[in-house]
Amino acid sequence: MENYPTFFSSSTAPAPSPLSLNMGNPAHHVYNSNDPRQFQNRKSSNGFLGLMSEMEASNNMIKNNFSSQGKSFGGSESGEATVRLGMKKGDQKKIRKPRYAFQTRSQVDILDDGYRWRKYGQKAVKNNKFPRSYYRCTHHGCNVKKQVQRLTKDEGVVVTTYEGMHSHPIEKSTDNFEHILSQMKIYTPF
DNA sequence: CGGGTTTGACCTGCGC
DNA sequence: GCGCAGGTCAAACCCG
Repeated sequence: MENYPTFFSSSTAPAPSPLSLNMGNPAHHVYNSNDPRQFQNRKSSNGFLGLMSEMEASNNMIKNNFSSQGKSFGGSESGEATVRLGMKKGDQKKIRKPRYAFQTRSQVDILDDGYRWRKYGQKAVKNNKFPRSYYRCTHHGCNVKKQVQRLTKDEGVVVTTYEGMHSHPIEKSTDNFEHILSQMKIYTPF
C-alpha cells in the first residue's frame, strides 16, 4: 500500500484539521479550500492542488456560499440546527466553517481515520469521471463532514476535504490509521 | 433489527 | 429569469 498525502489548510485557519491533530504533525503543506468551485477550478487548471494565498483564503472565508448553508439536516442531530447562524436569506456574509483538504495517493477512497462516518450522498462532479462522496460523522452531536473524491487526472490520488472539528474523542483505535501513516510519505508539489 | 449505503429528487447559489 | 452545478434529503435497499 502506498499513501502520499498532501495536506491543505490555511495558515490563517483558526484551527488545525482533525487529521492534522491526529497526526500530530503541523508541518505539512496546507491548503484551505473554502470554496468547492474554486477548489475545482484549481484542480482543473493544473491538474494538481496548488496553494491558495492567504488573500484568497480570506476572501473565500467571507464570501463563500454553500447551498447547504441554509438547510437544516434532518434535525436528528442537535448541533446542526445552528448552521444558519441566525442569518436570513438576504444576508450577505455567511460564516462557514473552514475546510481542510488533503490528498492521498491510495488505492482505496476511504482512509480509516478512526472516526465513524456515514455516507449521506454521492454526486457526479463536472470534469471529473469519479463521483464525490459525502460523509458525516455518526457521533451524536458531532456534525463534522467530509468529502472524498478521486482525481480524474491522477486516478491514484484521493482528495479528502474535512469540514468542522470533531467534538469528541476518536472512536476507534488509531492503530490502523497510524499504520497507514507509518507508510505515508509527504507528497508535495515542491 | 439496527446501522450503513444507494440513488433520485430536491434545494440553493451563482453566472450568464 | 434560467440553467447549471454543488450539496443534502430521505426512502428504499443491503448487510451483518
